[in-house]
Amino acid sequence: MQKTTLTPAPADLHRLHTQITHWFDVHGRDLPWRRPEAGAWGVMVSEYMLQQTPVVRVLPVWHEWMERWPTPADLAAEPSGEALRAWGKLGYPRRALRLHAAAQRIVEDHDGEVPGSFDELISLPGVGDYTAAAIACFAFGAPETVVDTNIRRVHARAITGNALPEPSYTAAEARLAAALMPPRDAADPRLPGPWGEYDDGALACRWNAAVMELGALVCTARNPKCDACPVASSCAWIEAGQPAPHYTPKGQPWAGTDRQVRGAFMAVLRGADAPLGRDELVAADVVLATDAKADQLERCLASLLADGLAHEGAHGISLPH
DNA sequence: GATTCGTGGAG
DNA sequence: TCTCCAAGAAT
Repeated sequence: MQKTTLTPAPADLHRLHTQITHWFDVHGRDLPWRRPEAGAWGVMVSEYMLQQTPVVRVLPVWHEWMERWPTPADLAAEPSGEALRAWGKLGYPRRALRLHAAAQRIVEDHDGEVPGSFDELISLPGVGDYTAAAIACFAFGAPETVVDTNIRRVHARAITGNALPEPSYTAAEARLAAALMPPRDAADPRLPGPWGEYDDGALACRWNAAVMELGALVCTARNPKCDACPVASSCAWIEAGQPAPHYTPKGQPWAGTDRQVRGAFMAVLRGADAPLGRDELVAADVVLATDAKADQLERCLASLLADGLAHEGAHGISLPH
């Protein structure tokens, strides 16, 4: 039994599209991976880096990667440890490992070209529903429904009337996002914008990017800038009196966690130009600063080796080859 | 479905 | 200072 999805009437939906996409044309950021010269590989690299990581932190690293590895084959030819080192402090270094593995798969299975279909993309390591839809849409113009945390928040407020989306992505949200997509045969197929003209097939991509950008710049999680919002006059959350979220977000503990200790180990390995003994590794300042006991240090080191984020050879531990 | 997985800036 | 959280994916 599927519940009916609450969606605006066609006229209201059209107004919503017009308001948000126009706002995007005026206020959207000129991010390098949105330029045509970025190519599918540039889009793909950006999507991996942007998973749970702010744009401002991704920008310099993305430029380094695109200069050093302009194609999937260029990255695939390097040891995975080079990808990890170049990943720097973006966080979640397994993303670098997965991107490296995906590049190798692209060389082996796709003749070195980033595949353009959702099904091919989602089969790559590190690509889930969001990333597959985003690459297919932003790099190839496929009319996929893209749903990220920004888009979920905009929908929760503007349409549903809640301060924040539920912690877990629901089927109702997916139906809503699909229902909000612009019609495939829109009457106004070519609209001028700062990045060129959008043809009919790119309407969906423009919509996806626009809603995402609205969530990132205006409809933010904390202190939303409703005064600058193009759809404030019809926002269900504002109409409801901007009620507070009805759940308390769970904190992300950090001090003393394995994540902190693993991160400290990885920072040492990134900076080392030769393998290190376990004693050297544990004695490093950043590791000592975690104040971790011997059992936790051992457990974290073992997990890094098991994850392929580190490699132990005859001369010690280093980034993988 | 709940957990785990880095990092650092903003308020 | 401390809490929140930022274009998620895999298990």
